[in-house]
Amino acid sequence: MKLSGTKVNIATSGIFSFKECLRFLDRGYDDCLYSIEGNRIIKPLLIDGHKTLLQIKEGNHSLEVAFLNTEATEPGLEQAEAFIVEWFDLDRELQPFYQLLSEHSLLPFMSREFFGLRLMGIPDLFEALCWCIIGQQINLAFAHRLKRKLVENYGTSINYYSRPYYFFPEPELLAGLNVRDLKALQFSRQKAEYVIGIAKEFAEGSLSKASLRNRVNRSQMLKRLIEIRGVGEWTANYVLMKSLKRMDCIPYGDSGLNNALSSILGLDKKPTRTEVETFFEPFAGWESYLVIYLWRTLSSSR
DNA sequence: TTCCAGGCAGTAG
DNA sequence: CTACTGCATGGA
Repeated sequence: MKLSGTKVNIATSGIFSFKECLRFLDRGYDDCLYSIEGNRIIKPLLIDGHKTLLQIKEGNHSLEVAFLNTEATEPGLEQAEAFIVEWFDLDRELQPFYQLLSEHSLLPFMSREFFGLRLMGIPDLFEALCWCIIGQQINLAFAHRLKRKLVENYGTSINYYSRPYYFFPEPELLAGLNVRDLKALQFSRQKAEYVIGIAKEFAEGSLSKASLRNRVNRSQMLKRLIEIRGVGEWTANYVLMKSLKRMDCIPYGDSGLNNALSSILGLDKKPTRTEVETFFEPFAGWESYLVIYLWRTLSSSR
């Protein structure tokens, strides 16, 4: 890491494409928790409780990160770097995964067409869980609209050039809401109950990223997550993949995953669970990345 | 009109 | 154990 004023450069060695990552972030859903302006990303991030706006641009085999709205301290820059490394999964060496793609009968196209795509994470576990609840069983466009309403009503924000940038709401705040507050935002009664219940667990300290990470293996982590009302197998796997960056997760039942597999395998209906398991078998230890690359086949330009 | 979206819990048999 | 149902909304 190089420090210079309010900037930091993060090296991106190996299989990495800023364009592919940017393309994922800007795939047409109007996310309210970051903004894409040309070739740069603007991401609000709380650093030691301080509202910070990060600007991320592509550098020379690196990401150039700048603080837009505030003076950067050295610990602040280190926290910003840690967040971005996690967000873009920069510590991962993808060569073994690309080797598996190249050995597969149907998938070598992925390493060419999606070269450098990373598993873009959701480092905040509370945000990841809420996002899953919101996204369950509705189309993604509507899910993004619901998330925006939640964030704009209950999150804090910071203004920069007279435009607001939002932070995801704190669990302590959402824990105090009534179901009708969220129903007013077009949440279903169940989704409102689930989000408030999860917020309470975080607010009380009975659930945290650290406590989940302390579990000895994947099945213990899944077990803890599925105890939560509103969290099933799909959500638990999605969260382990996107927030804890586990590499061995398959969100069974995911409609996008089913559609991608049906298309690639030429099935006329959705694959059975056994068919999914069989397809993923050669990718042991890289299941999460295969999921990301299968989802990538669903978006327009190939 | 009906069906289905990046599911899940509750209930009945 | 499996099968079925309601949930909110909107686009196909």
